[in-house]
Amino acid sequence: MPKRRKYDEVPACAMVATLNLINGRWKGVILYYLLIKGTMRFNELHRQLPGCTPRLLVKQLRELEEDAFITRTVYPVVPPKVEYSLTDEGRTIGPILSQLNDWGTGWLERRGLRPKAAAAA
Amino acid sequence: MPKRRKYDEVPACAMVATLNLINGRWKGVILYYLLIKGTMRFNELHRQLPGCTPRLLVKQLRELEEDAFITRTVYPVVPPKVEYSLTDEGRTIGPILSQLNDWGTGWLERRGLRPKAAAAA
DNA sequence: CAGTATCCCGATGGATACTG
DNA sequence: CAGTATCCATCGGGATACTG
Repeated sequence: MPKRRKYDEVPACAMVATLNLINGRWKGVILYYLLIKGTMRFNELHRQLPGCTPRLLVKQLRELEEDAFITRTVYPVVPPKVEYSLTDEGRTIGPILSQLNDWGTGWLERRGLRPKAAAAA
Repeated sequence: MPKRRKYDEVPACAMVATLNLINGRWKGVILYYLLIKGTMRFNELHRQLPGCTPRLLVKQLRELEEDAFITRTVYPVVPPKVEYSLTDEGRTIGPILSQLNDWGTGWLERRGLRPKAAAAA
């Protein structure tokens, strides 16, 4: 497993390591979609993420794959078909995402802000 | 409240917003220490974070303060004395940090890795 | 369809030194 | 003690265009 992200080499603690794993502009949302939809193709996922360029989407997916959160299945057909889905490992992080979302919702409210699009419930 | 960090303006969802709040090389650990020690002075905190420069520590503390996680109390004495402690708001995130840490510990074990320094329990 | 290839920018954070 | 001041390297990520 290569060193790819900033503080992977020497995680100060498991908590920091975990934060590093799900950092990334779209990772949380990607995991969320795979969690509720089960399996999605590349462009299907892409359509859910307005503003995300293919380049970045690929990158985030590859990182999630390296970290064993998701699997990438390539079907040898024309046109290409690639499916992404959560691993069992990936599913274990579901509760954390929910908790982050719940806490954040409360925080935004307490600060008089409002979540723009409720991508995760 | 000024726009300071990358995705504050339009959080895709509360979950992403929350992640952005506790992103930062040392924020998780800072919160953890304040959580268990209650109140700490600048250098006292600094000593717990080998590798963290004063410059960066100040920055992270200021951000945490802006986000209402901590308070900064300056005592008008010589030599200077400044204390940092969690707000009630800050304390509400404690359970999340624990959960991130617990999950991360399991993840590191399952991947055959080992947390370097167990900064958070 | 599922990506690559380039180019580019701003934010984050490290190193080092200095100060009221 | 609790910071500032500078300078600098890196990285995440955006824009745009192209392809097997």
